[in-house]
Amino acid sequence: MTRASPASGRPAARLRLGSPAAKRQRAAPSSKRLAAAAREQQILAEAVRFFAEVGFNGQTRELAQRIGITQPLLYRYFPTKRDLVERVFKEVFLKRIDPEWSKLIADRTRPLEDRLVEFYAEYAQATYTYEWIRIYMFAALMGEDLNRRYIKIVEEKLLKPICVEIRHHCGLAPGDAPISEAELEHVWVMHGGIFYYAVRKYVYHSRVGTDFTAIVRRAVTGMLAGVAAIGVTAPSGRRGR
Amino acid sequence: MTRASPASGRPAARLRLGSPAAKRQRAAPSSKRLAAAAREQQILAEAVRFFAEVGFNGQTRELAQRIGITQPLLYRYFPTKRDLVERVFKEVFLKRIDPEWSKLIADRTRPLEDRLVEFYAEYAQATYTYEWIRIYMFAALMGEDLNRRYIKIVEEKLLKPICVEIRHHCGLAPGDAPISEAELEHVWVMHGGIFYYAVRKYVYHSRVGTDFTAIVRRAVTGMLAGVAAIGVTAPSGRRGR
DNA sequence: CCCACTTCTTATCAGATGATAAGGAGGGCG
DNA sequence: CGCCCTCCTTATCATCTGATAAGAAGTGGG
Repeated sequence: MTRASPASGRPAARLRLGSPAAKRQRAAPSSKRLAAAAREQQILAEAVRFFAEVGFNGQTRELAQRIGITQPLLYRYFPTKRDLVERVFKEVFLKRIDPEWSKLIADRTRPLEDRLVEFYAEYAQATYTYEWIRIYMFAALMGEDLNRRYIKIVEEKLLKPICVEIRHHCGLAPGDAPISEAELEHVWVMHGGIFYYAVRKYVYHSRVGTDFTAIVRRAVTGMLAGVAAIGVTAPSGRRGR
Repeated sequence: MTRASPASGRPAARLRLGSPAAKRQRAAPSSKRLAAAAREQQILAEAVRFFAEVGFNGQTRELAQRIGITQPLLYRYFPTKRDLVERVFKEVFLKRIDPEWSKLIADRTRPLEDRLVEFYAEYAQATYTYEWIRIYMFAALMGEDLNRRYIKIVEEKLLKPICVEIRHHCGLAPGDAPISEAELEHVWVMHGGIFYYAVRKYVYHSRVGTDFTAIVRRAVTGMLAGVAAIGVTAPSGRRGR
């Protein structure tokens, strides 16, 4: 009695839909028979939520159940599970770095601190969500290349521009010298510290501070003060130790 | 032809051990017949490495192959896979917070900056390893309770003591007022920023700065300067925004 | 009302995977 | 030397799980 016995199968799967009891999952009643495009979007949207929650080892049957469809229907829209997963990646990661952010960072008509605080407010709104953070971490642990590419973009389009502004902020000539490792790492610590707020919230499910803007402001202030106090521009690798 | 055909099975599995070719995995030749305790330790050690690498959905057969033993032998030492996983958790997380660290943090005969730099050097040595960081993140994403407990300990034994030292450092009376959310979050940003260095290194496999001590020193300096510049002690929740 | 097209379900497969049972093999002790 | 205890392997199970095939069911045009 390994597989389900052929004819005696479960008693009317569809009855369960109408029955008031016996719906363990939030299986949306889901108006049957959607247009193809709509169904595809529905699957994708729920897949993002599902994989964010349980990871990419989550099973297609459970995903289908959540959507309120049968598991084989997934394969009508996505040839393989891997295809679906990749669409999820794109859905999440292709929220590309907004070019407006680079402009905001470089807008020297405003104090750098204000720019950075506003930038992080917007950046957080775009990426510090349950789905984004968790999919990001799952993908990273899987060794997905998308992560490394994303990191590179963050460095080039956000962190290095911030370093440039810091030089300006400190009264240094913009200089053509490339951003040093020390400068970049200093900004990474701030960036990572702010990111880690989201990790604590969505990955650890830990209680976190309520006033995110205030946290960011202190982090930015500290970072700028640190630069002023220690000076990271000089490529003198040796400092402590 | 579903399962392997009974008698015609794979041609001499043991021959593969001796054969120079056809050993895809680093299957240690592994002197056969270890004492029970030794074998258990060997399995546990390799399990830590294995699960850190591929996550806890990694398969028992592959783990066994890496050790150079057969898969059923695992079950002689660990009744279920879950048991093995839990032992791995303990192996990793029971590297408890060293009480010496709290002492180090509170040693007011030395400048706070030096204490914190030294603390992070030691803390990093204990926990910023490939295995620890990845197992920690995998466990967190799985929703393991161990994480939350660990976070709590970090807050109580490390971060809050740091907050107390910061008050002292700023010339404030130690006060009996509990550490405010703002104070704690400010330290969390530094702590998270430093932790994130390890995440970039071991989870993202990203290139990171070489001089960790220097990075920590700048982060600490910035954090302290930030406190001085903005003052986090007052429970005035509204700051920016 | 019925045909044709699209959407969705039922039944099922084949390989993967955690786990178990039964017996072989090394090696020390009487 | 052979018994026996412990360690380890082979063979196999039962279930899970990604994927496919065949046909049922809804829907709109003529």
